[in-house]
Order: sequence, then C-alpha cells, then structure tokens
Amino acid sequence: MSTVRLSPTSYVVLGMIALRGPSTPYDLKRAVGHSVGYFWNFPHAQLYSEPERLAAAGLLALSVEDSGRRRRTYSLTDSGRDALRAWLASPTDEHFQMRDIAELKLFFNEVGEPGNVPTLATEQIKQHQERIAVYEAMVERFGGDPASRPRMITLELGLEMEYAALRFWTALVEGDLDRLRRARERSTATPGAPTSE
Amino acid sequence: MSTVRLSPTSYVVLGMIALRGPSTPYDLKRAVGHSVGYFWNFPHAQLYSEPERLAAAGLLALSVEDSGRRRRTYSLTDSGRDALRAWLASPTDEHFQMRDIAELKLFFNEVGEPGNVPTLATEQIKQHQERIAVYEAMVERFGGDPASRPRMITLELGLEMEYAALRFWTALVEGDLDRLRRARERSTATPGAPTSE
DNA sequence: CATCACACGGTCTGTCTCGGACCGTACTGA
DNA sequence: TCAGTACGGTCCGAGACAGACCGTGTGATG
Repeated sequence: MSTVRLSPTSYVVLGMIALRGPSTPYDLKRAVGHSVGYFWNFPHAQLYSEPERLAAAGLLALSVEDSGRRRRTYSLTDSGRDALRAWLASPTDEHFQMRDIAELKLFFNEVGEPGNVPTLATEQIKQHQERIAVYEAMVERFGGDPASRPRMITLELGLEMEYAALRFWTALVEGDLDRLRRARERSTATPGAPTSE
Repeated sequence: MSTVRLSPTSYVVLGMIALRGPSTPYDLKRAVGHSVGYFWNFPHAQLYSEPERLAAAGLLALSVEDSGRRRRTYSLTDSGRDALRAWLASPTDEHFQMRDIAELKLFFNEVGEPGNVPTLATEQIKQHQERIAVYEAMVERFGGDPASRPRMITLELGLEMEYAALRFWTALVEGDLDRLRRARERSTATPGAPTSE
C-alpha cells in the first residue's frame, strides 16, 4: 500500500486491465503483443513483475485461483482506476523518443564506406513497407468494429510515422531530399510561430 | 582486450570519437547534447562508463592528462575503427522504436474523461511545433557548412517525423483523420506489395 | 494405456540502463 | 578574499531487458 513511482510500463498494465477487465499476466502478454506492443515494446517478464508491484501499492487486487494450473488474476482497484485517470488527465511534458539504429548509422556514415547508405536505405524502405502492410491489415480487420475504434486511432499515428520514414529513405536513395522538403512545407497549414517558450 | 557486447550506445561513443577525434567524456556529453541526443537520448553517466568498457575491450585508447584538472581523453584504436565500420556495413534488422507517452494516453483514453483528448492534442501540437522550430534553426545554422552537411541529413528524417506527428494531432483535434489518410496515400508513390515475409 | 511432443503459463538471473543526486575543482569578478 | 558558477566527474538504487529455463496439462501416437 506504500507509494511507488509509476512508470509508463505501470500505466500500460493499469490501462490494459482497465480496458480488458481482470487479467492474468499471460492474458496481458498476449493482448499487449498485438496492440500496445507495436509502439511500446517491453519484455514479457515485466508483465509478471509489474502487476506485483502495483498490487503491493494497492492499485491492483490479486486473486489466486488454484483449480488446475496456478493463475494469478489481477483486477483494478478504485485507487488503481484513479491513478490511471489522473495520469490520463495530466499534462504530458516529455517529447517522444525515437530509437532508430538506421538513423544512427546514417548519422555516422561518413566514417564508413559510401556504398553503405544506399544499402541501408533500401533495407529500410522494405522494412517500412512491411510494417505499413501489417498496420493496414489491422485497420482492415478491426476498423469495422466500433468497439475497438478508439484504439485504432493510434494506428493512424503509427502509419503516419511509417510513411514519413518511408518517404525519407525513398527520397534519400533517389537523391531528392529537396523535393521532400518542399512537399513537407506544402502539406502543413503554416505551423505558426514557435510560441517562444 | 576481452570481447564485449556492443550496444547502440557503444557505437554512439565510437562514432562520436571517430567524427570529432580524441575526446573526453565531457566533450562527448556536450557534443551529444546538440546532435545525436535529439534522436537517441541517454544519461550522461553512460558517457563516463561506456568509454571505460570500450577501452577495456581495446576499442578505445585512454590517455590521462594531469595538468590542472584530471582529464581522460579517449581516442579510437584501429580495432575500434574496424568495429565501427563493420557495424555501419552490417544489415539493420530491428525496426525503430517509438516511445511516446502521448500515444499511450491516446490509446487508453476511453478509460478517462473524453475532454482529455483535445487537451492532449493541443499540447502535442505545440510541442511538435517547437521542436520543428529547433530543427529548422539547426538547419539554418549548419546547413551552409559543407563539412557538417552529411550529419544534417538525419535532421531531415527528424523533421519528417515531427511533421507527421504534427499532422496527426492536428487532424485529430479537427476531427478530420480521413483527410490525413487520403493525403498520405496520395503522397507516396505506390508502396507496392509487402514483399512477402 | 503409456508416453511423447508441444503449447501453455510462468519464473529467474545477470547485466545494462536510467535519472538524478551529489561532490570536488577551477576561474571570475565583486 | 570570498561567493558564485561553469566544469568535470562519481555514485547509487530502481527498473528495464533479454533470454534461458522449468513445471503442467493435453492431445496425438504407438
């Protein structure tokens, strides 16, 4: 019941249980696999340790069922729901973080062979196309279901990002970054002044 | 001289030293701050411990200078350069990872108040605009310098991503995700088949 | 009926990562 | 001479992470 620091991972767990109802870690593991997992990956071991922490903090309630195989089912307590709601309503200060090995390699490419870049770009184009196809398939499968509609919205963000990357690597391999730049400026209704901090 | 596992962080260190020449951790800290740091953040403490590991593995050479303040200067060894080059030439298997708290909140928003979403979106729009302004300023400052040109290219990727996010949140707040979708499809020369597997 | 393979459900471990608090040391200028 | 502040660095505890590993049921097979 002591207070703990809640990390994003904590909120993923709370959130998943809020959306799905009482769940075992294994349930979470599978559910995460084809939803949040796409844009916030973490090892499945966390889905066993994290609920334990949250239960210790009183945000989840544990009920152990022992018929046949041992199963720990966690459900949201009132204070768990409160914590989640408070987080959802709180301002988001951090900017998103990208971790892109390809971008790193590009940054340091001067040190290596010039030939590396086209290869890299070609790989990336393929990967992003594949990922786009996966996302599109998900939209196709679940897009019709009104119940899952709200969660599908984040897919649009994901797609937008994938396309952005795809356009970049394509332009790079075609040596046409300027056109990219121009298209970008055209596509956005004038971003306005940077609202000096 | 024993072998170590090289993480992306290791390559950031090797890469920075390759680009800048011999450096102290503090140099790296500052250099990272206004370059790689934008798309691959890590705590500065790593910039003290990581070079040590790399030196132990023979990829960096340490020279301690003791005039006045103690300074550890690391420089690239041949095998360090080789390791970096090999990495640059190696295929990149992992997809990029995003960590976006705002996206998480959006995903779980059904659980909270409906009013949260517009607020969130507005915040995000502002943040992305600010970040775009920072990037543009960097382009303006360094874009003219041919020496730093290669490294500027990654800024284009960053900008492309920022604009993608900006467009998404803008569309969301305007309730016009469909237009976003259509614009996306128009903007890309047909992505082609997902190249099975 | 025995047993084997395999999906299920879960645990554990060691190593790295992450922030952030904290601490001397020089230089600067009042 | 002293305070303030940039410099340069260390340390620590909590979490994140990958991945090896392990019991348990179940259905197929001989």
